[in-house]
Amino acid sequence: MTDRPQLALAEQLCLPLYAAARGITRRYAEVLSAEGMTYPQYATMLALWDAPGPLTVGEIGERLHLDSGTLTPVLKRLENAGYVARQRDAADERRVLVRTTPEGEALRGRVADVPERVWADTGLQVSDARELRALLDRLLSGLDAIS
Amino acid sequence: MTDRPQLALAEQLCLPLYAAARGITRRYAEVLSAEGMTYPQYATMLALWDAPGPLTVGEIGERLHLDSGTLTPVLKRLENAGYVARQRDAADERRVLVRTTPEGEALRGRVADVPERVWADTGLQVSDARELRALLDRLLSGLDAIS
DNA sequence: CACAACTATATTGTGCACAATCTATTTGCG
DNA sequence: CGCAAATAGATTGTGCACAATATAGTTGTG
Repeated sequence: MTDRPQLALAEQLCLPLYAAARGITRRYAEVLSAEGMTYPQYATMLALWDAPGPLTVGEIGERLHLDSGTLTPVLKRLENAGYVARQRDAADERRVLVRTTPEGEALRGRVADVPERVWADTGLQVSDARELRALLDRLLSGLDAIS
Repeated sequence: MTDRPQLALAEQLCLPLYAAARGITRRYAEVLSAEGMTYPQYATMLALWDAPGPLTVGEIGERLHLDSGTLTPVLKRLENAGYVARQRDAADERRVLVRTTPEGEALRGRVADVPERVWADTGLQVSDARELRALLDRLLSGLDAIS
């Protein structure tokens, strides 16, 4: 049997990735709980704030790698909270346009310092964060290329 | 207002981490579905296979960063599938010892090539995987140091 | 202009995650 | 010893994720 060090390494990569993502999400959730928000709800708002205009459900899903089965209930909660409004696209009735409300825009300012607070707590160096970001982008590209 | 590039970077790190972890978990789940397993169930088996003897629920939780609220139902499904056995520790009746069954040990061989298949598909270089692992470990250490 | 194929979103069902709480044990400590 | 504090695990309730399916709307082709 040949030695395959890359196999042992691969074995050990999925668990840290899984644990790190949940750990960061948990930290965000702790800070966001002051606004009664969850991390996926916050991520959805980030996608909307980042866009110049309204997005369809599918466009939000592309940006977050989530499908309608996940997004529909998240968007309903954001709508109930008053942060977004949903309406069918008149030009194509299959689509639903999601836009931020004035309350949603006001929220943006109240949570502007959340990422800084979370990442400062982790003690991760900016150079490490940059490197981590580059590696994750490479991994995501590889994953997207599969299907 | 001062420029703070590290803030913009931090903003952009949580989403790739979140998406990459779910993307890899989804790929594992696709491959593991042949055995009727989910990723958390597989991760739990990895922890047990890696240990020299039985583990308590809490010891599995330390290794995977999960609590009993998540692990108890996962362990029940693994027990129903015949892969693990649970028994109260006679020396301390608060604890539950979890051990692999012969079927659980047989499973180990059947899923031995799963990580290699998943990671090969991503096209990630071994050197990148090693670097990613190191950065995730640093992040996890930072997270553990908070609470 | 039918109408089949396609597309966008919603619904359903299963299985995590995790906070909060509960119960049963065990362990100090006076 | 006796009992409060601590510990281990289970339970409960909410909110994702995601596969599979359903439904409504659109488009290309003959």
